[in-house]
Parts: sequence; C-alpha cells; structure tokens
Amino acid sequence: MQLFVAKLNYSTSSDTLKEVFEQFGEVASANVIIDRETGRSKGFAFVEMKDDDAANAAISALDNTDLDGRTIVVKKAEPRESRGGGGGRRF
DNA sequence: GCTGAGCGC
Repeated sequence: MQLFVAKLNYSTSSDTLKEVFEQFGEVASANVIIDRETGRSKGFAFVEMKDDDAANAAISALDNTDLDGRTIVVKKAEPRESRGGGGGRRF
C-alpha cells in the first residue's frame, strides 16, 4: 500500500520516514519527492508498505503527528498514472 | 537562506 505523506519538514529525508514507518510494519520503500529544479524537498513524500494493515495503522498513528518538528499528514496515495503528466502514457 | 497546500519523472 502506498502512503502519501504531506507537510513534512524540508530537511526530512526518505530514510527518516522509513525509520518512522518501519515501527508499524515492513516498509517496501520510502521516497521523498525532491524538486528537480531546486534539488530540495517539495514537502511531501510517498511510503510503500508491504502490509496493508501496517499501512492503515501507520496512517492512524502518524497522521496529524509531530515529525522533525512539523505536523505531518499521512493518507493513502493516489495512483500516479491517474494524475497524468509526461511519463504516464495511457496509449 | 526563505515558504507550507497537497500526490511521485
């Protein structure tokens, strides 16, 4: 299950999120969105967890909680292909 | 070196 984490600290890294989410279950991968233009964090990230139960538990536990000094928001991530853009080509 | 809603190249 992919989790969407928003309102993170600009200094928060993928490893930090991984360690936090690993406390609730197995984290397949943690990916903090880094801006290609500035090279800095955009303020949100995506965390993929192997167990769905752990993912829901992490949402209920980490949502609206303090992380690195900032109150983060954890929700279920939407499919990247649905958003459209340059990479996702449905044809 | 900064800001602060929302969805990844």
